[in-house]
Amino acid sequence: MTYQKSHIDTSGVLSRDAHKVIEALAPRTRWEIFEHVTRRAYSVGEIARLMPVSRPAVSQHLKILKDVGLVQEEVDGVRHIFRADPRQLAVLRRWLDGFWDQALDNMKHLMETQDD
Amino acid sequence: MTYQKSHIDTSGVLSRDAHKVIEALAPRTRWEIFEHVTRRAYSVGEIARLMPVSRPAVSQHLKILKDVGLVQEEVDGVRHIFRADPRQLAVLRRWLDGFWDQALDNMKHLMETQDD
DNA sequence: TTATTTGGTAAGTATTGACTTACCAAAAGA
DNA sequence: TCTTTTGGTAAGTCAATACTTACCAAATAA
Repeated sequence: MTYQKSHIDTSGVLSRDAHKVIEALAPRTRWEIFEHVTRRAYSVGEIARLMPVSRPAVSQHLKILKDVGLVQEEVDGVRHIFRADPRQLAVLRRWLDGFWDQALDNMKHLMETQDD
Repeated sequence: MTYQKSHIDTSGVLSRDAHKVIEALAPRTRWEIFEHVTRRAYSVGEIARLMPVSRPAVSQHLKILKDVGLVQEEVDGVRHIFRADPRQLAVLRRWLDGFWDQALDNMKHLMETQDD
């Protein structure tokens, strides 16, 4: 333990990784694609047929989701099957957990000022 | 209990709220502003002096963060003090929690396919 | 082999939105 | 009172990016 006080990795790797996840999920259609892929495995065309966007758009979004590790691809012949990978979401959760410690003082203040 | 199977609120209010939070945190400077405000309470000018953006930009970002409930404002004379409100982050956490249940099947499949 | 399904990639467009400067208002200090 | 500090708002600009269509390649079906 070389660190002085904080055992929390603010402004560090965790924060950057968490932000990458958030950036990837921000556009609405990408968010919806991710929600679909969370429920079950889908091919690209299947998702495109469920949504009001073109197949290339879906393909591009899935590539981005895959790049940040939110989604995993399995090639089965010509069909490319995508499913959600919850492990990157765990990064987001760890970031949130670390946050509560940091934000305790503020929270206390908010609770005093106005309840609910 | 009128629902058939899912006690989880997918595609519902929770998902929409969680997405709003994510949209608000996606731009990098807004993310950094939020991180500052998490550590302690700041006035608008203080934050602007810490960052390579103008004061109006900071003000606009804080307005958005306030609109989604991520930040709370306290007016003290001419100074407007902002601090993080962790309660909206709790929404994000609840969404994540609900997610794990949904994603269990995928996760199992991923674990079988490749152990990390 | 030829046709069909599937999907990634390129290129171009158009819209969103993050930023700037300019301005105004209100509170505090001289 | 006049000046200074503080910050919200308006308007305009510019860059990022989410879309489209067109094209091509690979695998399956006929």
